[in-house]
Amino acid sequence: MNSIVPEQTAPEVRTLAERVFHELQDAIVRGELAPGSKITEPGLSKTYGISRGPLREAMRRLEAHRLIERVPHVGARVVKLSMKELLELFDVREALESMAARLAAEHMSAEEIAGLREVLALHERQADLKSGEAYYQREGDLDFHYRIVLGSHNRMLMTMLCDDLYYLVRLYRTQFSASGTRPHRAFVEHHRIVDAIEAGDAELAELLMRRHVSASRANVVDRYAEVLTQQTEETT
Amino acid sequence: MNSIVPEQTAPEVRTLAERVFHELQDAIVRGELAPGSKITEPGLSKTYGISRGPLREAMRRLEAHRLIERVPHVGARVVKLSMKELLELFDVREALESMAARLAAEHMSAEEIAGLREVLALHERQADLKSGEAYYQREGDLDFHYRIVLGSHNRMLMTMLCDDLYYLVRLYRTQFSASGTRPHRAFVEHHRIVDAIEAGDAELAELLMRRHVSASRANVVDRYAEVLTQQTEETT
DNA sequence: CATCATTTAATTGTCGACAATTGCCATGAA
DNA sequence: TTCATGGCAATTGTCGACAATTAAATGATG
Repeated sequence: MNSIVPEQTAPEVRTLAERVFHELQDAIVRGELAPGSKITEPGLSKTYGISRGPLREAMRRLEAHRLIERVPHVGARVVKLSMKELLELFDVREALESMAARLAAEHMSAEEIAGLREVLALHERQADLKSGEAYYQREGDLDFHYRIVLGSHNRMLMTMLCDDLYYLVRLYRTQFSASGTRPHRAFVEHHRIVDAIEAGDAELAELLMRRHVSASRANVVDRYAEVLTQQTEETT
Repeated sequence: MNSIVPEQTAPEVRTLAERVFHELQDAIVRGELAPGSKITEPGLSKTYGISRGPLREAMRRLEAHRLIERVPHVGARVVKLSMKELLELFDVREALESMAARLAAEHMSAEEIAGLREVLALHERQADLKSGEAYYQREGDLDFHYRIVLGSHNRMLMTMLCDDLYYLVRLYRTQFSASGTRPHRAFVEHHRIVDAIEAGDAELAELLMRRHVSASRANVVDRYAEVLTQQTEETT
């Protein structure tokens, strides 16, 4: 977790519930708790060595962040997005992140823009090493998007994207990650977005970010289609 | 609460925490619990006749819906948006609702569109009575926006807008409600949006909704400026 | 008189136990 | 064999009590 983003939200581990919440959040995003798997209160209570009180509070927060789903009197399961829901997520991202790019072009400071350039430079170095692809597709790409959202200077946007949606994005990033020429094209798109932001061209930044997220969504659809055809070939 | 929208979320009062959550939600939106006022667990516990356990769960849900703000070891207060935050809310609405309008133009069924027309017809009748202004500005307008969001057939959008943002909107609707020629213009805008949706023109629907929310935001800014000038005149 | 430290009261965080509801499994009948 | 029914175990919902932390009240001191 040596992310470039400078601790966008202080861990605030002042309470047991907070600590367990973050631990569970990590466990889910890392895939240790498989999507769709059932989680029980007594089980986690013993695992983390705390009583059910703060544990329930942690679970309630996970539910609010859409990482688990609870049904009264039944139990909780780790979220498992269908392809339809995953595409819904991209639509929401497209709406919010294009707005973020627009606001970023209007409000980002010179220092923040310089930070963005650094992220791009790091991506380029990683790409040169070839091994960077894995990094790029996983955490590196999100660093870029994080910076844009932070640059919007809109707290509500920041909360929605960074605290809610991005955890879901990270959870499903590995499954349908970019491939082929997509990483390179995405890299070029990132550059153009930064250019637009630096030029203060809000409308262009918004348009480019919209296309960028849309292309990312299309890539997921393609990859999904590949998986489906492979499966049908196997059965024949 | 005789809203036109057909119970978008089943009350689900199967548990104490759920019931108290909805009661508190109503109390806050109605203004019975003033924005910024502190709420204490023992106090509410006695008021609603339940123990602190389910009450804390209800409060945690209110926090997730951004209706209260909690600080560890300190307490909780009813949310009080600054003007900056209120405008941030409008930016997020503009992004999400324009996307909703676009998706609605693509996915809405004939029945759903007919329902939208009914809402507009009701608004017109209310406007004729003159007394309708108050209604229009308060709940009636949201009915329209609710329908569009539901028409997007995007569950994630529906959750974000209907379950989270719209409660905040209702909370601050009374304070900076539309005035002058704004209600009539808004009515016209609603009509054009429905026309675009019915024509299946996604791009136009998106653009019109974006302008509509933006105009609504501008109206709030104007009203706020009026209040400020009034205050300065009073002090001189 | 103002300021700072100490005490004190109130509130929040945590815990373990009990009650209510659910899902499973075995038993029996069609 | 299949389906319905009843009981049983496990899990969730709720409660009251205790510990930890904070904010306020009190008093001491420069």
